[in-house]
Amino acid sequence: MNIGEVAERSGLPAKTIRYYEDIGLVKPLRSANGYRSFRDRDVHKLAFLGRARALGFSIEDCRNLLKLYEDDHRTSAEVKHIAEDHLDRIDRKIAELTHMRATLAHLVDACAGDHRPDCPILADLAPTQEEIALLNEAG
Amino acid sequence: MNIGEVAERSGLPAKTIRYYEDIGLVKPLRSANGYRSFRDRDVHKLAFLGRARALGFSIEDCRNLLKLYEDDHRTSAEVKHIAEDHLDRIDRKIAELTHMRATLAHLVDACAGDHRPDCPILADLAPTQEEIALLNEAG
DNA sequence: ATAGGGGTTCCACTTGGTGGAAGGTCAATG
DNA sequence: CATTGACCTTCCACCAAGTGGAACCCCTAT
Repeated sequence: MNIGEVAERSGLPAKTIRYYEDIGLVKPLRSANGYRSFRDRDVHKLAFLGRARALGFSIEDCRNLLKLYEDDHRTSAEVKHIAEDHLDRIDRKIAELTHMRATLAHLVDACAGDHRPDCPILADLAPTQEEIALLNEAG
Repeated sequence: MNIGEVAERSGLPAKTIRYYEDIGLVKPLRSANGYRSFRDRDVHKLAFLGRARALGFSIEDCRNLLKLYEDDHRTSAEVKHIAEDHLDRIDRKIAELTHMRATLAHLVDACAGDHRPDCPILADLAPTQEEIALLNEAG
């Protein structure tokens, strides 16, 4: 199967598939004309990768998940460990964004959004008078 | 003021400050020996940048916010617009992560995490039998 | 003079691809 | 047989937002 068809079937752009070969995630064969020749299992791996990436797993996680996927002697504990770590990372990211969101929403709410220059958003970003003193004088 | 002191006062690493000069966010003077020489306003701008970045604004947003900050003829509407766009982006990102989190938490929950190879996480990532048929046969 | 703790530049690397140029292949058409 | 168009190939550059390191300069103190 050529890359175009694989792209269509797996839902991944051809460029991405080439990139995945480049970093060793898939190893398609080559036809006599130099074209990549994908077997069914390559296509399955790519579909797997597409889903794992959609869940936000890093490429390195994907590499490890794929290895476990193909290893009959894996333990589900190994897989779960990767997933739990990723879940933690997601939770931390959500917490960070939620915190940003709260601050920002508060500021946006306080801003008139009119023709005047006065703006609580800029006021919050700008150093306060006390802070200016701290920044300017030896600290 | 030399870069080391500015780094300490603004809370930004010296490397980051040099980078910000590189991309034109600050324009410190130069001393006779070639060292960067920061004025108070440079330090204020860097403190501003640090806070804006902490709120997740992109460098381009920061550039625009800084321009408005220094423009007496700005309108708060312009500032608010940037902030609202950013808020939208944050909301979309949170939604995306929350969706990932839900799926992943469900899978982690279903995984025994023991010595056996059977794993609902991998099962979810792997193509189903029907999908294998779709992937393999002309589709 | 030499050690240290500043500072400088430049280049490479990170993540996960994406865009584009230059060119080879193949099937179908004129 | 030549050419067109849709494929495919490689390679190089670029994105965000820095970070790490090497090689080298400057200044002060001993």
